[in-house]
Amino acid sequence: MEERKGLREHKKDQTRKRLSDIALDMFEERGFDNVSVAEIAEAAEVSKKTVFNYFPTKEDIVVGRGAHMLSEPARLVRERPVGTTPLQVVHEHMIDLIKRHHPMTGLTNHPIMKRVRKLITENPSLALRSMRHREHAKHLLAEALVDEGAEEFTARFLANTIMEATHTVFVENFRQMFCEGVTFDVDAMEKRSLAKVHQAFSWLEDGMGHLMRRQEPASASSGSKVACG
Amino acid sequence: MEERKGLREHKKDQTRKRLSDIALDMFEERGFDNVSVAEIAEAAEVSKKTVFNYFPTKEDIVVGRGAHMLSEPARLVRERPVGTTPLQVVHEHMIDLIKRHHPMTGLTNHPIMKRVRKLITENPSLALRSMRHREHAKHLLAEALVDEGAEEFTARFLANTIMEATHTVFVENFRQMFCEGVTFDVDAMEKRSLAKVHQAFSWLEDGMGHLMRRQEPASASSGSKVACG
DNA sequence: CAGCGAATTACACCGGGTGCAAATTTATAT
DNA sequence: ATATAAATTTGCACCCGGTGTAATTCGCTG
Repeated sequence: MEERKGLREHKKDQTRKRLSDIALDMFEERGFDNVSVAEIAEAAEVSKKTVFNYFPTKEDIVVGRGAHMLSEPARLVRERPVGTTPLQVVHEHMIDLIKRHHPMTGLTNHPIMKRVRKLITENPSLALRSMRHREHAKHLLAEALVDEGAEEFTARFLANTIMEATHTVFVENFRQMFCEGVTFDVDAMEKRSLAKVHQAFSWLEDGMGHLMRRQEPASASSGSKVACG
Repeated sequence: MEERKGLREHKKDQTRKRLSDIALDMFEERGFDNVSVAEIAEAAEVSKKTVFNYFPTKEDIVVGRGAHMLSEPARLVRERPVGTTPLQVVHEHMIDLIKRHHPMTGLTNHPIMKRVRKLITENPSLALRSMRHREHAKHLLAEALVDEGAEEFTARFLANTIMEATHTVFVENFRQMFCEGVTFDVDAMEKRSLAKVHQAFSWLEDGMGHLMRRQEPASASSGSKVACG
């Protein structure tokens, strides 16, 4: 039920990708703000409504790619093995992404990802939309942490710090890749990334790691929450 | 040259406030999304263009109030006395705000601030705009920290954490104030706020305070920055 | 092939925001 | 006081992102 796509859904994926590709080309050539959705629709031989049928906003045509990765930390925290702390599993997740040179880490010379990043860094509304998605991810992670027994303030602090720190590292990787082009030293960057992420998680572990040491995940014994209103 | 406002600027301030007040009333009554800028202009007996002359966006009619406070940390870091660390002066700044029950801390029953917060928390686009301003403040603070000799990653980490942690504390105060109304325990909240902020700064101090201990501020001996591109 | 539901389309519409040039107001110099 | 320059306000037309609706087409299933 997962494998067979059906002609319909297959075509949808195809159209989605086509729209995104065409739009990306146009944005690069003329700038994000100087290309209207109507023009994209015209170029793709599709109605304007259809574009908004695939993407909730114009920005999401660019930013929507790979937004699903942002919800991984929250999921991992919820489904983590017994005996592990949230910080551990998220940390390991990040290490894994970095070591595998996942596109989002900025360690791989993924051409489309480079183009997307370039657009995002250069355009305020794209940057804003990107930030919004990240903020949503923080919210999900904080929720997961609270459900796992963390106190509200601590949860937000952790979620925010984790997401922001890793994001900073990844963006820095992209920045360096732009500069040094295809001949940049991946190994050095990987090491550096691992170090930075380790640093961030160490700060969190040292400062507040003890707050999150639990044995049984998902046992709903949350702290005292004042349900006011 | 600062005291005397001149008839012109005085009237501008007046109009600005009038617009903001009228809009606030309308937003509260009918909801932010259900009031158009044209209607606000009509109610204020002013042209729509004039409204946008005073406020860059519709959201800023609400959020713009007190946005200047957000740039304080960056300024304080830059102008801090010799022998003090950035973390110290920002921490003290926050302590000061809390002890003085500054409106932005959510510890004072400032009616307008309450109304504004309520609107912001209830409306996504207002929340987003608010976040954007906060993000700008982070950027300013990080810049200041870098100029004071901090390494880039550390600077962003500090700036982000400081702004986000304090914001979380303040919003929590507002939340409690909404619940318990005018009879909420200010002293307890003040204590709790101080504790939370202290906690956040302690985490930062313990983890990375040593990275920022310098004697002479503003002596431009910044680290090695690769100017690529 | 018939017919159902999902997707696409055209079209009208709303509201935020801008550019422009004219009109009005305020400050200033004589 | 009056002319002049500078700053605001205004009306207007316009662009663009995004939505609601109703009709139409398309893919699937029996």
